[in-house]
Amino acid sequence: MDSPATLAVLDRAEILCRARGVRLTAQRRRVLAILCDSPRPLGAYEILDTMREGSRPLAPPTVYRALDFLLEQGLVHKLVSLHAFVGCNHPEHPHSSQFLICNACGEVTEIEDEAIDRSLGSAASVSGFRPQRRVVEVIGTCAGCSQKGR
Amino acid sequence: MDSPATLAVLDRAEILCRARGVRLTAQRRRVLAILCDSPRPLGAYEILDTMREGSRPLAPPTVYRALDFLLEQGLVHKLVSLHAFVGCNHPEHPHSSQFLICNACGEVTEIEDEAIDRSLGSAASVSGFRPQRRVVEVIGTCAGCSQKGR
DNA sequence: CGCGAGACGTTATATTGTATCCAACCGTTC
DNA sequence: GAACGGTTGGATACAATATAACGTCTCGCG
Repeated sequence: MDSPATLAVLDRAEILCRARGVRLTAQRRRVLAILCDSPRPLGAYEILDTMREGSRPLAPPTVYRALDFLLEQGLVHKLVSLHAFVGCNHPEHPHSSQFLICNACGEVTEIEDEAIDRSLGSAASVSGFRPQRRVVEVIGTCAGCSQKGR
Repeated sequence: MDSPATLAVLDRAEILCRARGVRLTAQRRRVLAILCDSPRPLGAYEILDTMREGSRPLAPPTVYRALDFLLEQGLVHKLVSLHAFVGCNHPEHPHSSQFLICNACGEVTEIEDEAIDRSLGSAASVSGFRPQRRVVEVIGTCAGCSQKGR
């Protein structure tokens, strides 16, 4: 386990946390590694099952605490429409992401589209609304799956 | 209960369902009425509690089934980030809505912004992605609450 | 009326997420 | 190095959200 790509993410995460004065502990690192290794989003209990393999039993709060930390640090994202989590591609800068979720293959693509951000922002400001967090999840079929399905 | 506005929604829902050849049964009507009467989104179990008042006991599936129907017909929307439901303002035409959710007062505003729709659509089509359902929820503070908070 | 599909009641259970309390660890200070 | 204080983690229990499964009833239709 822990592909080269995952190791790279872990290294960057380590550096980020150090710079921010927070601790990327073993548990948190493990959760992040599991998420990065997975080709698709994982539920908290799937992460839990993975962590339990060959190790002693763990309880849900352990995973949720690690996830809370990683979410705060922007190292992972939560997909509310799936009740699942994914590692973040580019945690270096804070960002509000958008997700394309394929309901055929389960793949999730994180995009960061200026135009969406801008239109959301201006739609909100019309009503005097001050956005804090944005949830943008588009469910559909990815390019690959919509070709197959035809 | 059942304000004039709610009654109007119920009437329109009745007409819509009749036109579509589906049945707006008593349970479904009741759930829709409860949602329309509420100034803020309600969880399934809050709806359940309301329905139980002064009546015989009901079980969760009853509410979830009614909600599934109403969602299919576009008469209510689900706010995934709140695990809650709201009545729809304009069920006449199918639409993908966006929501502004105030985390101070709990109020939710449904907006229907062309620009957001367009930018989402074009961002998806760049990757060859075919959207089916869109989840757009902006959490923040509404105009009223951000004034008070200052 | 009698039939069939859809709707509903009921029980049980799955899934996701938290509260709480205490023990272990870690870095700091003396 | 020992005492201390804050963060982290373990463990138990539980809350909140949602669904499976199955039998019964009802409604609209022929």
